[in-house]
Amino acid sequence: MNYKIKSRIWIEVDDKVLIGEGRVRLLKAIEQTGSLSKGAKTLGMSYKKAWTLIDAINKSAKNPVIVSSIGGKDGGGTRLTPHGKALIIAFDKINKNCWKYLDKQLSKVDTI
Amino acid sequence: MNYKIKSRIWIEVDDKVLIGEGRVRLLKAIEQTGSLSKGAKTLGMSYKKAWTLIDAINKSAKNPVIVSSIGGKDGGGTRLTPHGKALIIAFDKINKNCWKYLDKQLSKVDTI
DNA sequence: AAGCGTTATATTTGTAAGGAAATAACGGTA
DNA sequence: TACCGTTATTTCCTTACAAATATAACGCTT
Repeated sequence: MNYKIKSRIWIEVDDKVLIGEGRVRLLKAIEQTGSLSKGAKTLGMSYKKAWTLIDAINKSAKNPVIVSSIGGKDGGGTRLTPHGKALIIAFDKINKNCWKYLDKQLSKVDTI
Repeated sequence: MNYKIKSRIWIEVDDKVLIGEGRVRLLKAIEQTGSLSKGAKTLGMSYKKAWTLIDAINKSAKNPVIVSSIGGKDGGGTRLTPHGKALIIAFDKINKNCWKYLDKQLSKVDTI
């Protein structure tokens, strides 16, 4: 069987998307680079798209996920809050569990 | 908490999408109406989009999911094979299980 | 042979999402 | 004060996707 089951999961707050796979990837890149523009570049994503995603996160999150600073020594930067770090860890855990669960579910099916 | 976890799952064969939520909806509509054009209409979907989806299913499936006939008494029609019916039932079951599983996973998280 | 309601397919048109680029604002540094 | 690298935001342009339209083929019915 070359059957594969795939999934996309995301968490919504008040019917607005808070976090999903793409946003987690971006947040991780920001965490590693300390900057939104650099994080976007490492993902091959335009700054505007990255900024739009971050803006959406900020508008959905009740507790701040990132803190940004403009100007200063290095021009500024964006960093994850402890809450933001916890969020991506929690999401990743659920996501990986979901993959495992779905693989198990698919393996139970024989009539495909 | 107004946190909701959502998902989209699909099954691929040889890296081509075989079945997903949208295709299942279409197949169910076809099952009920006996026709691709009528099924599309009940979903508010253009015939072309529906046909494209069915075409993709046919190109992915190793065993036929639907059988179509052109011309004849009622102009023709499209029907699900027993295999097609089993497929949507299996998919629906996995999908619902996934929803339940994810809700349970989310409820375990407190640090959001 | 003409008509009907389908499936099947190509062509055109419209729309919305994404990329590129320009600009402003900011706060350190030299 | 001028400069630098960043965040923040607008405007324009292109491109990919969706919708609408048109046309052909088919086989039964009349």
